[in-house]
Amino acid sequence: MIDAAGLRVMKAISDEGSFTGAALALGYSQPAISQMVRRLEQRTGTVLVERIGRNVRLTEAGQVLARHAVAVLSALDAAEEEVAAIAGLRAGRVRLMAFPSSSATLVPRALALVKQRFPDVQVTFTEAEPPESLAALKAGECDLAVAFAYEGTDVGRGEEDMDLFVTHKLLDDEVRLALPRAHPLATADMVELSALAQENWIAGCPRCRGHLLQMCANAGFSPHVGFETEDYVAVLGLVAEGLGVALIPDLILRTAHHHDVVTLPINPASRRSVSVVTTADLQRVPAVQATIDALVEAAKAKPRVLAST
Amino acid sequence: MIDAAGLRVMKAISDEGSFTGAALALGYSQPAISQMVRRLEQRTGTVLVERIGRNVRLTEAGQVLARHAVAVLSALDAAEEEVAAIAGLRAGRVRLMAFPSSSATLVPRALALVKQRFPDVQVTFTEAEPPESLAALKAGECDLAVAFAYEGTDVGRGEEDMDLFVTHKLLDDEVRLALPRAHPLATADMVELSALAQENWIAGCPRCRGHLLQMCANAGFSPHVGFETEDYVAVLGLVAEGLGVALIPDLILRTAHHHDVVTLPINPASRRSVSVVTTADLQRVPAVQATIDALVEAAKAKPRVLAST
DNA sequence: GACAAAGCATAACTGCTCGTTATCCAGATG
DNA sequence: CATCTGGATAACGAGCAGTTATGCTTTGTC
Repeated sequence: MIDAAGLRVMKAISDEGSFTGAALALGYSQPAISQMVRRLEQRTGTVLVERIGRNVRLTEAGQVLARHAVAVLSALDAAEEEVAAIAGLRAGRVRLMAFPSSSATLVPRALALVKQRFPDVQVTFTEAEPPESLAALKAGECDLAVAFAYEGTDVGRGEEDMDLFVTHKLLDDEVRLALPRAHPLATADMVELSALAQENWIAGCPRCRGHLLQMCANAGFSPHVGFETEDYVAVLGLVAEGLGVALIPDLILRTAHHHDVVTLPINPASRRSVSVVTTADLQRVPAVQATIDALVEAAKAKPRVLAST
Repeated sequence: MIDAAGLRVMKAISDEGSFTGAALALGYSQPAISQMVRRLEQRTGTVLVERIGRNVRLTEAGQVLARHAVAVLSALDAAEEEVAAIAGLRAGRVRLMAFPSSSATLVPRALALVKQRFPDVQVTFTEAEPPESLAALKAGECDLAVAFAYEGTDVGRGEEDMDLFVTHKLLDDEVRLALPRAHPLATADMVELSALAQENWIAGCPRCRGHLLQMCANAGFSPHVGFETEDYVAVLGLVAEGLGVALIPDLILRTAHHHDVVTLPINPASRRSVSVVTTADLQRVPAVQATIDALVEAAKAKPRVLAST
């Protein structure tokens, strides 16, 4: 019934004291104000201005509108400003989910980049393995998921949802073999996976375990899995004690070493691809895009420094 | 840039969780919501909703708008309600000016009528003689003026402004002659003005004085004016003491008597016309119209009860 | 007192915004 | 696989909100 434009006009008339003045102040023509007031008057069924001689004066009802205009317009401005702040990266919140081994260096570095460039953008961060993070993304519980997929498979589990999601590849993460330093193969340059058929294996997260089984099957054997843990530090510890061997993504080895563990390339080579995933809609949100950019840069800025030996 | 309708839509989407729900709640069609959101998005340059599968979810910016919508819309509603209250006579203030002798009975009775009918309409009241009250009306310092004009002249002083003002006649007020009870003519039924050429005269307010001089001139003499006072109670006192005779409007005699004063019709008869004056604009204000009605009724309800002896 | 200036109202016109209906497409559901 | 629900799109129509041009009244001035 009554709109913000009308209130703005009433306030301008109240401030300027004339239609012409209000028109000037608002950048309208004088007749525009004239008929605006008339419309308002017939909408509210009330006289809003007295035409007195050649100038005008607000009636009580008109003054009421002019008075309320301040409240309405300032609330409107506040809303507009807040949205503009989000659009202009002067505000905004990005909810990021990433799998544990990415949170060691890649994610912190990206977060630092965002914070440096847009101090007022808040990136919140939760650890989650790819299946959950993608589910959360789909459920709207996060805006960005850093996920990985072993070679051959896509990032979206299996092949579904690949049209729903938008992915940006961050880096390739080589999977290496972790051996106790005392192991006979520890001095080799590269190890054939098939040579490890008799070893005791230590498996990581469920998907990594699946990948291990897959690779071994391709190599013609079924591994003995003696331990399972999602904690790669624990894996290194187990390997160091000679309790088994393990496949460990290089990304983890960049931060977690163990003196008694040697890591080597394996054949056939295996890598996992690390990507950041979002939706087409969310990607158009400036803060989300900025975070993606930061992640891409953080991944590039860190050329693969091998952490073997 | 951003309007109340847009906020209303965003809030409805937030509340209902879907475009269709919002459309239903607001009485729009579903496509209306769809393109409304699109318009808002390209105006703000921001993504406001995520299209996720077959339903939607607000982005951070969208939630910001939905949140602010409450403030804006409630302020708007408050303004609308307040104007509606004025239009519906559930509020409003009328500034009335009336000349002193009308404030004795006519105005109080009218005010009581208004208060009885519309308890929330506030009528403020100031005493003022017609020239000032009309000036105040023109200057916007009052909404309603109760004024009088002696027979022959219009209410608006002279003839000017008669198109600016709107007048409603309230009553005719006969001007009577006040004599000391001991005066030789005190027992007559009616007195010829010309028979009073030698009397000492007591004049009232400036305009009344002017009228007295005019009448006497018409009757062929120039009165000796011994006293002037705007206080008619004082006039009666002076007359009672035999210090002179006076012309007194009947309206005053209804409330102010004096035991030693006799009032009689004079010839040629003289009356003044009492009217309520406002502007065309103000007359369309409900509270003003209601007060006019009350004044008219108060004047009618009081048939001329002569207060002579 | 006539004339110029200032200010509001009105008229006629235009463009675009905002709503409609009809239709299509995708995701959820049994 | 069929169906249903929900959103997007297209096409269209009405009405509103602006514009310019003009007239009228009031006011101030020579």
